[in-house]
Amino acid sequence: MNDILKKKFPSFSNALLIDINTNALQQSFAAGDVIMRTGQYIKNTVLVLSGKIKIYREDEEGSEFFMYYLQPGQACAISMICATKNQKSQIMAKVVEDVELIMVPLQLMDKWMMQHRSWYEFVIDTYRSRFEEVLDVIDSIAFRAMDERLEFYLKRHRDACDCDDLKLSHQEIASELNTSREVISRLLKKLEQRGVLKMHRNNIELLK
Amino acid sequence: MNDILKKKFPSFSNALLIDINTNALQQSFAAGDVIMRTGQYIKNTVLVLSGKIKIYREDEEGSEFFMYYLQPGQACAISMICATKNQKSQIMAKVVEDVELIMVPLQLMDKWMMQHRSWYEFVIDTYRSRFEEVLDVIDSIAFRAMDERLEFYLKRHRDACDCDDLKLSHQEIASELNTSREVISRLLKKLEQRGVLKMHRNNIELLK
DNA sequence: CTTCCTATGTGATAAATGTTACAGATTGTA
DNA sequence: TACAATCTGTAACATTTATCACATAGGAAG
Repeated sequence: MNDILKKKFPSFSNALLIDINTNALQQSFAAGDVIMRTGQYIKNTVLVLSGKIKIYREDEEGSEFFMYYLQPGQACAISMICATKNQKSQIMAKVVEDVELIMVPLQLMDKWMMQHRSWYEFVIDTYRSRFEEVLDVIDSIAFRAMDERLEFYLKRHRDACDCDDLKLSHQEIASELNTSREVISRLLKKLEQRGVLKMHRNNIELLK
Repeated sequence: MNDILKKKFPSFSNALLIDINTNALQQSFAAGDVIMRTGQYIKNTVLVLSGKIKIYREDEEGSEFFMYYLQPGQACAISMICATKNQKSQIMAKVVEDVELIMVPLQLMDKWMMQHRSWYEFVIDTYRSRFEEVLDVIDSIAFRAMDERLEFYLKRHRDACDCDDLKLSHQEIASELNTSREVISRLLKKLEQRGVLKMHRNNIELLK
């Protein structure tokens, strides 16, 4: 696993890479799997080698609010934070494209902070960028109406898949924005009229 | 400043306390002061000795969305995160009760992570608790209507002042929840009818 | 007391969003 | 082909929230 790891996490020092190779486990999950649930205890910090994961916030009735993507070269900030305190997870993680993960036991996560400068910087940078991303999410729901939130949502998905064709149904979008399908259908039509996108079945083509 | 510092940050080791005393500056601000603005560069990590600070997220039109309180014994997670990367601030901090702060230069913030176990644990714990708090804020706006959001808001203010009399005007609440005064007045009346609170001028008395 | 300022109350109305109900279109599969 | 399942479109209506207009009340200051 060393070569992929080195490629996806280029900032890691050789000593750190060796430590990961000898101590951490690699694990695979298929699209659709839920690899972390709200309320579950977190025992590992998760590094993503390949594939894609979506991170959600859940409410009591089971609604799922989309927060952000987890991609190759990234780590789950929440798992890092919770791991150090042996806390329950506050989020739900769903695999959207088959993933290969590195699972780092929580004691090592902590120990390496002192031993490996590159690990420390990676962890801090992960915290920082996720915190910022979450603040942007707050912006969108606190200050924006649903039409702008939808555009923000679509743009983030384009960034994540790095393509202009989003394989999303209206119902899926509605659930992840915690609204209803009809609202999304109406707003998408308006965006189509404005020339922002073109609708197809199970597929939204972004034009701008 | 050693005694207050020790009392408010009991987890800090003696070596760390000495380092803070010899390297960090103490600074005071009066109620009403804005000590950090969106877009400003952060040069220090802030530890609160006394007083109270409110942290807001701002939008382009100048609306201020309340996120959380900063209290004695706490540190600004955002300043820590941004400081390590010399980033611009994404938040606005307003003093609501005269404060005394310890300003820790960013290089030290970083250096101490490796040198002082108690500093490291404090920083990680600050990240964790703020991240959780921000996730709760997301819950409230993503899943809840304004009436529940208002109750959540009032409870957090009670927790922060540790008393049942909240010195808040309807306009103030409306701004911090990014809605209009009329909406808040109406919802407060409903809460009063339900026996949750009692309204006075510039003062809301929580009963439950 | 009068005047002024701020805080609050409230009705009317508009706009955004949520809900219900149903129809048609597309796809997969027996 | 026939059928079931899913996706999308849309009308009608309810609810929530935003906006406007104006009234009333309390406190501060002259």
